[in-house]
Amino acid sequence: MAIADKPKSDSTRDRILLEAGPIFARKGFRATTVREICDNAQVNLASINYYFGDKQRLYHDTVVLAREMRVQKVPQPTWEPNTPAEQKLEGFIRMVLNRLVAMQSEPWQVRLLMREILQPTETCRHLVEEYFRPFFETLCAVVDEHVGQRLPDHKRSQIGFSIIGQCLYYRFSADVTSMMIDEKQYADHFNRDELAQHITEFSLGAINQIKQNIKRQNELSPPAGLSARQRSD
Amino acid sequence: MAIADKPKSDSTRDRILLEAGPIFARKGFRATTVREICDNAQVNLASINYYFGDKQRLYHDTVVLAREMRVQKVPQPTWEPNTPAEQKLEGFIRMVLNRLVAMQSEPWQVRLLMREILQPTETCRHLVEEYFRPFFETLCAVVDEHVGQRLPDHKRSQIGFSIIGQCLYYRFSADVTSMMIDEKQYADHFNRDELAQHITEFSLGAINQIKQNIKRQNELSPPAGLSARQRSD
DNA sequence: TTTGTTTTCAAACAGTTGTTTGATACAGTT
DNA sequence: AACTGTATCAAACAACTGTTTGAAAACAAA
Repeated sequence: MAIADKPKSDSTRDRILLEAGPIFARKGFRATTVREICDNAQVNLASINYYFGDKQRLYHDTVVLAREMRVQKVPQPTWEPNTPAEQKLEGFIRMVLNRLVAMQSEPWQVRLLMREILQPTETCRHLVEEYFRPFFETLCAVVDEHVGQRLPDHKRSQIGFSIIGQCLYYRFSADVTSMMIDEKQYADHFNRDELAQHITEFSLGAINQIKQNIKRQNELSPPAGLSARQRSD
Repeated sequence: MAIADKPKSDSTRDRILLEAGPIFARKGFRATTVREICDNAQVNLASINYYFGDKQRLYHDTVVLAREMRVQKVPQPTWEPNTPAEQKLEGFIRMVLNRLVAMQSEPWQVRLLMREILQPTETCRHLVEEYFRPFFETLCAVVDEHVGQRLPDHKRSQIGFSIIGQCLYYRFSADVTSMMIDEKQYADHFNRDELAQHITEFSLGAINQIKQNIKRQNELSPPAGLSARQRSD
């Protein structure tokens, strides 16, 4: 709440920050030159070092800013006390697609955060704790609710990652995907709404199946048995 | 078949190629310097331009080599005539995890191909046609078989991407994932075998559900109707 | 050997990079 | 007026980049 709603873009410092973000996002840290940033922001070449110390510190600050802007733009959904779990799941998936994937529009903040996921710098540890973990925990809670019982931690996480993975695919592999699918099909059926619907249907089916498998397993083996799994090799 | 089984690593050209691959994979095209490659390969600085023309061409050749080595290392599975679809799906998922994800070991070829997926260069179009498309078509055929009927193209693809997405997640987000999960849990439950099992279970459940949804939809609306989908907004 | 071709090498080239410098302008305060 | 801390600027710096050059070396065929 201490964060200013929007950086005043008239100050030199903020002008640099807001110009650097999109360029870092597009070209990466290494390929971005301080000269390009300064030209676009119409500030002197020395300004970056004056305000941020060095290029690396500027990069860090743009990543932090990107996260703040993203959270503010797409907040976590809140639910009425007795919203059905199905609806919660769809709401969550929709948020992931909006916040992290952001098809079509693809703002610079999203691309920048993606870069950190792929090649974590020091900044990433900060992101994991402040951003991804609470995010993921919310999802897992929805899964718990849907399964009706608390699964073992690893199973819970595996399901969570299966859901997140389906969403993130469309960020990471966007280019390859559009090369593989007919252009019209891509525009018609791979938009946010239809994908949210598909991923929800897919995941709900999967979770139901897992629920049944657990029940069947419990019926076969004594419920006291901790791990009655038979290896297949 | 015209490809030599393994580049003879004693020739200068091949020594460069095999040293450049891992460095490009680790640091990316831009951050890799020709001097570093030449030092490691113990060849003269001018050799890269002599054999490859320029740095870009060398990069292209390493990507092509990476694909060839990867396909050779993990070939597509072949199945007996009447293998059950479940088993085919698990086999396919296992191949994806082995060929494209390659947990733990993470050879340089995999990282290099990942880079091309994320930021396609000219080389990527070649990869899509020679590598990803046949790959994906195999998967979709297995899905068809499991559903028992040919789904509409877009639905088929969506399911395919849901499966691939679950697998690729563990390549793209490996670092973040290991930051989020307890170290021991990660080692115990997020290995190739257990993940293959989980993703198969998850996806089979999902496909079954989708199959049922289609059946129910067909019972409600006349089967002659081509697209009797009702919009929800 | 001689001749011709391929390969290797040290050195230099021309361009770009992040960063520093020292001067200058501009407030606000005493 | 003089002083003070902040902000801006053009210029230069030093290091690093991919590529080229021209000569030496190695090799093969005559």
